[in-house]
Amino acid sequence: MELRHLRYFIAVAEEGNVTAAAEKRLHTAQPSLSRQLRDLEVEIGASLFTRGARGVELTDAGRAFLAHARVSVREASEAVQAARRAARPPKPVFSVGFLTGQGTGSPASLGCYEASCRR
Amino acid sequence: MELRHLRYFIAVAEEGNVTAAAEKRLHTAQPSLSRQLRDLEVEIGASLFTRGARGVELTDAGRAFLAHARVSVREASEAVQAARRAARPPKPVFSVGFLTGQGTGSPASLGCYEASCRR
DNA sequence: TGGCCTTACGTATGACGTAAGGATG
DNA sequence: CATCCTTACGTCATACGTAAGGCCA
Repeated sequence: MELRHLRYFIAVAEEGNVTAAAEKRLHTAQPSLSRQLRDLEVEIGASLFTRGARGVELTDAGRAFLAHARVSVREASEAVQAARRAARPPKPVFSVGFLTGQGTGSPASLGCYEASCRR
Repeated sequence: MELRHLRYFIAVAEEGNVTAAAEKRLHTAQPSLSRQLRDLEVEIGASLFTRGARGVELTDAGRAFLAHARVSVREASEAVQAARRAARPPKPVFSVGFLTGQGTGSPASLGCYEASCRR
């Protein structure tokens, strides 16, 4: 079982229709999607949908599966986001130095502004 | 990105060693595992490990990724368990009927014991 | 130089698209 | 009979194993 199966399953569960899910959401051929659903059900050992002439409907097992599948897919996506955030280089800082007190007779002194980069 | 990538990554992160993870936990060839890790890093766009002569070590991005990856894999597994539980047929009941009052002169009456099946 | 990771390459598993078939209202 | 799902099949992507190469103590 792979994330692809979960993504496919979720799309079909939400559309209630294999054909529509294939075309509108997954941009794949419908028979291929049907095949993946069947593979998933075989691996689990339970039917996730009841097939009718108007589309598909979730079984009890399908509803139970859906809740966890959504979390799994969301966490996988979160993992990527979190890794990308963590990999960002430390905030760059833009520094500007300047001299004050020029031409006043008193000794010049050094000033500095630092601007942190907004992410 | 598929669950396989997450499972591979977790095994390597926990072993701290690609070779050991391949042989002891994933039962696959080590170069193949290396390749999958690289693919994962490319897709994420960040390094997850620092490679050294003694093995691999997680980067900050790797640690951030690991936490979510574990949840994702666990939920996928939970989804299967939950679906299988929900698909179980309703508890079977074993019923025994019997007649009482036989041979007492009074009319017989029907009794019944039911035993539910322990799961 | 020995352990560990990577690159290179041939093989094969399986995911996909197209076409045809069956079921249901 | 129109809609939707399934089966069948050829093609192609890619995951895997084997072999060779590079890197660092």
